[in-house]
Amino acid sequence: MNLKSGTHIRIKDIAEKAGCSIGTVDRVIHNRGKVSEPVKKRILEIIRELDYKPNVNARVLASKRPLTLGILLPSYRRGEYWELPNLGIKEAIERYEEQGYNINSIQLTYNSPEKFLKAGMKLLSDEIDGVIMNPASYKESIRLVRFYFQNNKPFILIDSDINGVPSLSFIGNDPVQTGLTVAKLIHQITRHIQGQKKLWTINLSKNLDQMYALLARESGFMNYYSGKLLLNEYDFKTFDIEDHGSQKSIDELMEELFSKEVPHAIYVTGSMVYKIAISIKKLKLEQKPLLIGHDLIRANIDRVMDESVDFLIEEEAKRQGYLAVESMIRSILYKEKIEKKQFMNLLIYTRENLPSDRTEQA
Amino acid sequence: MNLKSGTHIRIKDIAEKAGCSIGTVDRVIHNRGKVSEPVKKRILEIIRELDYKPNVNARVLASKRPLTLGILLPSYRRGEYWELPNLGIKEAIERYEEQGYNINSIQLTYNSPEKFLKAGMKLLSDEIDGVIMNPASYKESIRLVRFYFQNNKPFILIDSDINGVPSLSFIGNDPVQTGLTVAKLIHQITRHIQGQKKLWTINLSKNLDQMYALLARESGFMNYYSGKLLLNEYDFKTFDIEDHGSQKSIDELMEELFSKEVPHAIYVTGSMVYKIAISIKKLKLEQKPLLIGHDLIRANIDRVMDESVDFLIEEEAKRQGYLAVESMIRSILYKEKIEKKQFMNLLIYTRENLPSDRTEQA
DNA sequence: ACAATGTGTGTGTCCGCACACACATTTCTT
DNA sequence: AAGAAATGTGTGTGCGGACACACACATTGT
Repeated sequence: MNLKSGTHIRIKDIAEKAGCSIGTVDRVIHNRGKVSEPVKKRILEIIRELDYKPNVNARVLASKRPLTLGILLPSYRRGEYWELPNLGIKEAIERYEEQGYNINSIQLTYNSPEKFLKAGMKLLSDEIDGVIMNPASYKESIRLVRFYFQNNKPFILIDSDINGVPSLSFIGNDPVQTGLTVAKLIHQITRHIQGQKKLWTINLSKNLDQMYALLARESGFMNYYSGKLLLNEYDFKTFDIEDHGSQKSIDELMEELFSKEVPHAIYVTGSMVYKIAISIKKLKLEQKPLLIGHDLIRANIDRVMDESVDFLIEEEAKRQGYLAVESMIRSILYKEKIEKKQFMNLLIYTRENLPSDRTEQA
Repeated sequence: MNLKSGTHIRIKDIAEKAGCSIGTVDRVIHNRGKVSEPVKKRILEIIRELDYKPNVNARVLASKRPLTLGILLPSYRRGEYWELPNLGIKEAIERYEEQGYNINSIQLTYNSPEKFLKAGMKLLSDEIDGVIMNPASYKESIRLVRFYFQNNKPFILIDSDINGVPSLSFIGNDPVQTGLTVAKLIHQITRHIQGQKKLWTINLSKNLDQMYALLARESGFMNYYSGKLLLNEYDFKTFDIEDHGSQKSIDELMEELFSKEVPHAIYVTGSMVYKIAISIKKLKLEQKPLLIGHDLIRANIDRVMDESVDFLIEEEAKRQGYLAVESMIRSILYKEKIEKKQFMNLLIYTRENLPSDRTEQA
C-alpha cells in the first residue's frame, strides 16, 4: 500500500475557481458579511464541491485570538476524585499551550447547587469562549444551561450527563452500564459460593447531591440481578452513608454492621472504597469480603496494592478532562464537528494490571 | 485559577539574545552545520535556558518535506488480530494528513522469519524516514535491527519487545504482566470452587513463531500461582495447538479432551478464543468452564456477547498502532524525545463493558 | 449637484518557522 | 601573494490563512 498525500486545496484555489479574491473567500468562510449573495453562494458551492478543509496549522498560526475556557467542577481536596479530570484538563491546556496555542482558563468550583448556579452564571461573561462543566443537581443545571444556550455559549458536560440538553458534547459514561459491569464481576466471583450470598451496596458520598449520581449506578447494579433472575440467590443490603471526613465514624459503623453479619461482597458506589477497606482491615476478619469500588485515586490504589480492595472500576477520569479541552479546541478553533456523546471505556483494575507510573500520556 | 499564556519565545528571540541572525539559530536547531563552535554553544545554552519550544503549527506549515513510513507487520486476514494495530496506524496517518502533513507509507507483511528479514531489508531504502514494525523471531529481528542502527534508520517496535535494542520506542505490554492479570482474575473467580480446580491453558496460534510470544504469557500466568503458593489448589494442563484454520480439527480435539475431563476454567493465550468457544458450545455441556482469552477482534466480541467467552483481555491494540505513528511524527518532525517504553493499559472486558461502536477515537 | 454614508471586493502584512541563496570572512593552495 | 575553496552568517521568500485596510462604486440625503 502506498498512501500519497492528496493535493490539499487552499483558499487561493477556491478564489481562483470562483473568480474572486481570497479576501472574499475568507469573508464567506468566516461569515464576516460584506459579500453579495450570488458570489457567496457560488463560493459556498465550490467549498462544498472541493471539500475544502482549512489547514489547521495555518489557521492557528494566523489567529492570534486566545481561547478562554471556563471550567466548572465540584470543589475537591488533593487525592479526591475530581482531581483526576482536572489533571487531564491541565495537561491538555499545557500541551496545547506548548504547541503555540494561546489558551486561558478560568476555573470555578462549587460545593452546593446554589454555588454551582452562581459560578456558572459568572462564566457567562464575554471573554469566555466555552465552558467545561460537571452539572450539579438537575434543576440548577437545566436552568444554567438554558442561559448558556441563549447566549450562544458552547458547553461540554463531563462525568454526568443531562438528557436532552444542547451541549456540544457529553464526555463520560452511562452509570447504569457501570453498575451492570460491577454486578457481572461480582456475580462471576461469587457464583461458586454455597447458599445465599450476602451482598452489600454502600453509597458513600460527601453530600446528598453527589449521592444522586451514585444511585444510578446502584440501579444498574440491581438491574443485572433482576434481569438475570438471580435475585433470590443473593441477600442484598444497601447503606447510604454521608461521609463528613472522619474515618472513625465509618470504623464504628462498619464494626456495628459486621457484628451482625459478614457479607461475601461489598460494592462501594462512590470513589471512597478505601475508607471501607481501612475499616474492614481493622476488624481483622479471617475471611474478608470481596471489595469493589471506583476510581484510581491514590488512596484507592494503595488499597488495591495491599489487596484490601479487590477491584477498582474507572471511567478514564483523567482522559475525560483531557478530551473535554481537546473537544473545545477542535470545535471552536478548528470549527470541527464534535461527537455528541463521547463514551469512555469502563476499565477494570486489580493489583496486577494497575497502570504503572513508568509511562503514560493522556 | 487563571492560567495566562506565557509569552512564547521564538527563534527570533533567541537570535536577538545571542546576537546573531535567525538563520544561524535555525542552523544549530537543525544541525545543518556551518556554525562556529562558540556561537553554536551559546545558542544551545540560550535555547536550554529559555526552554525554547518550536511552534508546531509554524513548523508543519513551513516544512514541505513529506514523511515516509515503513510498516512491517505480520500478514493477516480480515478480522484477525493484526488488523487492529493496522487500523490504528491508518487512522493516525489519515488524521495527520487531514491536518496538512504529508505522510506516505509503505506497508510490507511477513508470514515467516525469512520474509520478515527480507521485507525489513527492503525498507532500508533512502526515502523511508522510519520503520514501525512487529519483530518476528529473535534471531532475525536482532539482525535486521542492527542494519537499521547502522543506517541510522529509526524504528519503533510494537506489540513485542526485544530487550536491549536501540529502538526509538517500544509500544505494547509486558506479556508476563498480562499472564499475571489473567491468573488473578481466574483465581478470584474459581476460589470458591470446592476441591482442586482443573485449569487448562491453551496456546493456540497460527504458527510456531507466534507461539513463542504466547509462552511468555503462559509463564506469567503460572508465576502467579507459584508465587502465591497456590499450585496445589489447581490441576494444570497445557495444550499447544498450531491452528491451520479449520474449526473442525479444533472441534475434534476439544471433544476428545472434554471426554476425559471438564475443566473449571480455560485460558487461551492467543487471540483465537472464539474457536475454542465455538467448539465448546457444540459440546452442549450443562456446566460450561470459565473461558478467558485475548483481543477485541470481531469473532471474539461476538462470543463475549453470547457469553460463550467470559472475559477478554486486551492491550489496546489499535492504540498501539496509532501511537506508533504519532511517536514517529513527534520524533522525526518535531524532534521531540520519545519515551523508550510506552506501556499500554491492560483492559479487562466482559459483556457488560464492551466498548460500543457508538463512539470512540483512537 | 455634491458630500456623506454604505456595500462589495482586492491588497498587504503578519503569524513562526524552514530552507535556499547571497554574501562575508577565513583557510588552504601552489 | 593571489586566487580557490571552505567556512561562517545574514536576508528573503514561501507555507495557508486571518484580518486590517484601501478603494471603487452605488446609494442616500440636503
